[in-house]
Amino acid sequence: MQTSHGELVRIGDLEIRPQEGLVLADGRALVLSVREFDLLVALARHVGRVVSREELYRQAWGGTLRRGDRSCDVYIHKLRTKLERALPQHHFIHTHVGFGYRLDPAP
Amino acid sequence: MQTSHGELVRIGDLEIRPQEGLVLADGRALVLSVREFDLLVALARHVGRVVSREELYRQAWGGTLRRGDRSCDVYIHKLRTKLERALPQHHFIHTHVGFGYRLDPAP
DNA sequence: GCGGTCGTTCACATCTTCTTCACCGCGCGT
DNA sequence: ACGCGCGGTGAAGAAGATGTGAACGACCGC
Repeated sequence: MQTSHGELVRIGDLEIRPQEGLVLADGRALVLSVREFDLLVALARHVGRVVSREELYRQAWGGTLRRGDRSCDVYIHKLRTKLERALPQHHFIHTHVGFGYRLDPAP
Repeated sequence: MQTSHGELVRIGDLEIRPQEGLVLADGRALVLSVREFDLLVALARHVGRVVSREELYRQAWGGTLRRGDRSCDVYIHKLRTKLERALPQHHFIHTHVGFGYRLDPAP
């Protein structure tokens, strides 16, 4: 997936360290499960762009998203909840109905 | 990070990304439904030229426009509304009575 | 075994979208 | 003035997409 050296992704007040499995929200560490983290990284790799569920599933789960599988939606929800609780003023994950999701620090 | 955004169409302050289903108006993301987006793309493929409803329907819906079907008009209206709200100073979609619609960034 | 977390799946709630209908005003020809 | 074709616009209903809480089993460390 990524480099082995100190990559650091910044998105608004979010700081993601893919190789460490660590996310800092405004400096405070977020507790994410593996799936949640992988999903966030998948989104983060395309900041500002719309990413389809298929693509997200491929990157965070591996393999192909089966028709009717809602795992992706469920985890988007879990992620949203945690991000929102950490940074209530932001809305990071935007839904584009029929297309997918977009990570963006701006409203 | 991935950088190949694929195709990217620019029309005035509009930036259309066909592969993503994303439109940026002056940098800000627009929220369009699938139909709205497809219609915009169909118009954008012929910027500055008049496109008939039949052609628009073929490209955005697929199949042939049935006599009496107003879907196209309705969605032109929805698109106009959203574009206008995003960029109030512009008038992108122009009606050519009896012929069709024309997308043009100029007033 | 016990108590935790985690990932998946289900069921239901809610929100969007799409289509279609109705009605409006406008311009045109008679 | 009248009727007619055309496009603009709002709204209703059904279909579809997404949000959300809960149940379940797998797994793991103790």
